[in-house]
Amino acid sequence: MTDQRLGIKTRRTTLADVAQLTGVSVGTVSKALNDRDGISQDTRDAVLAAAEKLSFRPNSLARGLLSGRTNTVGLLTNDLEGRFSLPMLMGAEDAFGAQQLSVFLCDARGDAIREQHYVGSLLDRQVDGILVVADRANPRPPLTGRIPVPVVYAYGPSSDPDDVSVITDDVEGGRHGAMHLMDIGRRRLVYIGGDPTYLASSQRADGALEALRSRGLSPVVEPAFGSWTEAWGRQATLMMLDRAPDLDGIMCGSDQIARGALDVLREQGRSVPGDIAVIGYDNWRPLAEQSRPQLSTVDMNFEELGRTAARLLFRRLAGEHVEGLHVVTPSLVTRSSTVS
Amino acid sequence: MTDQRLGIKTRRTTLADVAQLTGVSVGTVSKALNDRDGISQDTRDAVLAAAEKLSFRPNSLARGLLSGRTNTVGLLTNDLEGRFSLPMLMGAEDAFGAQQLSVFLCDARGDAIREQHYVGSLLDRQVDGILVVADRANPRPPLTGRIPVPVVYAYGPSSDPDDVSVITDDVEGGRHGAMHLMDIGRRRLVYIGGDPTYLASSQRADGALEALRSRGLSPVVEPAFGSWTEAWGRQATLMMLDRAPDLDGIMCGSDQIARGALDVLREQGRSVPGDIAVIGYDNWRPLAEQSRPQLSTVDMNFEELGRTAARLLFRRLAGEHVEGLHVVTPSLVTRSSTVS
DNA sequence: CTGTTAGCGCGTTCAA
DNA sequence: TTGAACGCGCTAACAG
Repeated sequence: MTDQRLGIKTRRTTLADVAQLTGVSVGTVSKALNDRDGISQDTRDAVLAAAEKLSFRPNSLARGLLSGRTNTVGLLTNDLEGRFSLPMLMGAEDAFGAQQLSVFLCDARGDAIREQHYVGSLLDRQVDGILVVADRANPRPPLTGRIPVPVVYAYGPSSDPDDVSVITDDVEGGRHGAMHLMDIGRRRLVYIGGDPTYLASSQRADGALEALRSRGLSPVVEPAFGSWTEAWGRQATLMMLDRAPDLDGIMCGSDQIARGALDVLREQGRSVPGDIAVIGYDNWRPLAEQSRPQLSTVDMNFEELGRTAARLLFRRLAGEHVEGLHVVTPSLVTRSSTVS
Repeated sequence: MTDQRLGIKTRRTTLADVAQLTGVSVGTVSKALNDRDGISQDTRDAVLAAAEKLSFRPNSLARGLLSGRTNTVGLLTNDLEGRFSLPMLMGAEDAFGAQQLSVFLCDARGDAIREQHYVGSLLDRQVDGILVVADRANPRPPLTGRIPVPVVYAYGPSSDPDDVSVITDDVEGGRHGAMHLMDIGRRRLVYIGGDPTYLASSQRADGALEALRSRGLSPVVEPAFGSWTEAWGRQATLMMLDRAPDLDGIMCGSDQIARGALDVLREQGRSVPGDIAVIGYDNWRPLAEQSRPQLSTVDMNFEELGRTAARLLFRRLAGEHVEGLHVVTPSLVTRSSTVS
């Protein structure tokens, strides 16, 4: 495609072209190509040959106009900076892919007006359904207005419990991490959380504390919350070391925080995991795999989350009624910051 | 939208509905809504009121079928892990947004078969154009087959020079970084590059060396290439320090490499930027802003790249002929790893 | 000024 | 087994 002759508007080949070449009617061609019966083998072959020769491809606009189904969904995200929507898109594509579904991606950038605008635009384009991906686990207000297609919320659930949402279980994730540390024999644990305005922050901590309690333990220093940054991880780790010099395990609300912790520990001459084991949250590869030592962490399984959301959307598209809330369980990824 | 009554198929409101409510014909409604003339003010008002009341929105499938224009483009990427396509999408959305354009996002995952499949699917959906985003700056083979719409390649150019491509100037970026280090008085410089199979690797190094030469300098140690990882950055930095203990500046092929360098320098007791200044490449915020000290680096301006690609696509859509190769110049972001 | 008609490309009736 | 006709929702071309 080296030439740029655009004005020429090389008309796409249509059913009529195939019909003409084959010498039959468009209706017959349609039947032949769609494997409907009531067609002789001979004409079917002739049609297929002609279609092949003209490299005919059906116009899905026309098809959608007629059938009311476009095999198209909208993915409305608020997190294009981030690491949530993309694995989710991959998962959704996996689930959709087999069904020949395409995805409109719109980034609302956290702006409700923009979001509303995109919803309108998606509906104008007759999408069959909408996937809404949040940038945080906090519940969010549902899309407003009359939405004549099914909607599935992912990561951040709709605040309306009747809406269909897929979320991660942050409590379970926190529990997982704590259990792991206790399983490898750690008893003097602390928790460094992220931004306290994030629901994920408190829930992960809650899960961790609950796990400790279940084994008769409690953290040796009160959990601390700050921000999702390495700087906070460093600062909080220093503080924890100061208040509990004999601690033997640090649970972190994110991999960035854990990375800060690891750096401080190394600089303080504490061996990891020998003296102190560290666990993160996110399994954000560039960080978790590049830290020293490599970071054990909790993976929210975003692709699975995306696949689940896509499957739920399918079921709704098929007219099935589905429950409001669906949970994807995180899993533990062990690397050398907890086990050697 | 709390209910899930799907079977009911609440039919979307159409021109005919508005026409009926207003008591005029569909043609009249169409004219009124599209601001065509030949309509009395009274009927126009009545139509607008009715449309508003029924919250009518035109079906863009029907419109596209008729006009041949769908106001839709495909974004074919090979880098959804990464940090290239997303800022690019933002830029493209910015440029498109004003024109009410929507984007189909497809992730080919580096697989030519999958890519071909997606191209077909995009064309079936009658996209007006296609944006191809690579995961590396190396030239790539053009899309194959008859593509009846304009294509613009971004980041990684098409190997066919007549195709329209937007690229970053890695040579200039490398030069920028080197110039900056020399401007702050550094003379004993080394270069640590990334994966040598990436064109970006050699080009950034070339630019840096060229800048040195232009001031009568050459690196105090031969440039070294490895991978785009912190581990390589650490390893290479140790090696450089060993071979040239008195070096006073390190240029890195990526922020990850630079991050590794910073960590080693701190551990070796070298002050940054006091003893040694460090500059990265990418301006990957989570890394560059969280390192100690914060990292000066080269920003490829991906959003600008996306905007440029989108604008070029527009011009092609408008039938304009555009040159094959377009270059976006990177810019320097200074933080405290080079200036205090 | 407004209504009617034709057709965009396709799938699905019905007759033949 | 095939063809002709209709309609999906819309805009453009005419007629009135």
